[in-house]
Amino acid sequence: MANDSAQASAAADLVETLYTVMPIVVGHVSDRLEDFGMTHTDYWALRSVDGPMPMKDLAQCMDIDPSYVTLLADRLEELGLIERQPHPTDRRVKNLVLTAKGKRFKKTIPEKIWDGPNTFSALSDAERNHLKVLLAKVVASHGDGDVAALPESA
Amino acid sequence: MANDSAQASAAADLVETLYTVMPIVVGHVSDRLEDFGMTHTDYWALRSVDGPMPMKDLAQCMDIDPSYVTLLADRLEELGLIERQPHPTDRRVKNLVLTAKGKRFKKTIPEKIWDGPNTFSALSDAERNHLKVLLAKVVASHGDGDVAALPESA
DNA sequence: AGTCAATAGTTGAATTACACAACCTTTTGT
DNA sequence: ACAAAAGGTTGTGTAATTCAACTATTGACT
Repeated sequence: MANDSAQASAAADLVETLYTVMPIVVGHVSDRLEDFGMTHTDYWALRSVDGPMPMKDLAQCMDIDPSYVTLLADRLEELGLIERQPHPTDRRVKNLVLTAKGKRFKKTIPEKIWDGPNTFSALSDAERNHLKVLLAKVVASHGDGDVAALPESA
Repeated sequence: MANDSAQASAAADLVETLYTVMPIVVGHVSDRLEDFGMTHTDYWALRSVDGPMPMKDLAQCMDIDPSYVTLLADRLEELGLIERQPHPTDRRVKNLVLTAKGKRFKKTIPEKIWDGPNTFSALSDAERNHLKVLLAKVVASHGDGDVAALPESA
């Protein structure tokens, strides 16, 4: 890391590219998800739900207001993908759990979104992975608790 | 096509990380820009303006509604960073141009945003650059018109 | 030249994605 | 037992953005 000015300029440069990529990706994802009547925020929420999870926890791990979790949960419940279950000991808490349909959906959706030629087709497997590793490094360095909140994938 | 399923899963995986990085970056940028009374969309617009540019073109290159360009231009003009100039031949058109202040701002802002420890400090210069190159590759492939729509002929 | 359709930009209404504050229920601490 | 805190919901507000309607200008065809 030579001089600050060059670093700042490189970061700005990088971010420009990032800002260009993002709408492309979000657009693609949104398009595909639209067929299932869900937004990419819904999907992001669904992604975070796995075992029984108090709504509060979802709010925390998505870093959104609890009231918005209510809305997301409503929508996902409407779609039959999750359920609100009473917490076994604390009657204030509602646990979000995947329904059978939800589990099936969650398992198949990545392929439905990313099957065939897509945004990342131009990258080789190695490049895709490298890209992910670099991004993950950024996330990790930012570090606080929200990284740990992400469930492990495969 | 080696195995689509693995590729899809890798893409999904990558996008998860991307979705995690983005709020961090946007948050950082927004924070810094707030001091100048502008949103990161304003900045993104400013970034696109250089020579005299019809508002229509800005709408097109930012892929947003023309009416929204009016608003963005209003804000940037309010800040004294750009100006609406009459088009030399077509009186319907208003050309957006940087003011002197705008030029200065545009030149110094990257450093103001990315100076000091930031989101990308964890990456080395080489890594930052590599990250950019990979992202640029994604952008380029998308820009090639309908690459995404073509079947994998190779 | 005269009319008519298309274009650039603006304005105002509608939409969407959220956050915030107020509220009810249940739990916890003393 | 009672005050305070926590989980969730509802209602309200705001910011970002699109859509539709309007004005001024231009280009196209006769």
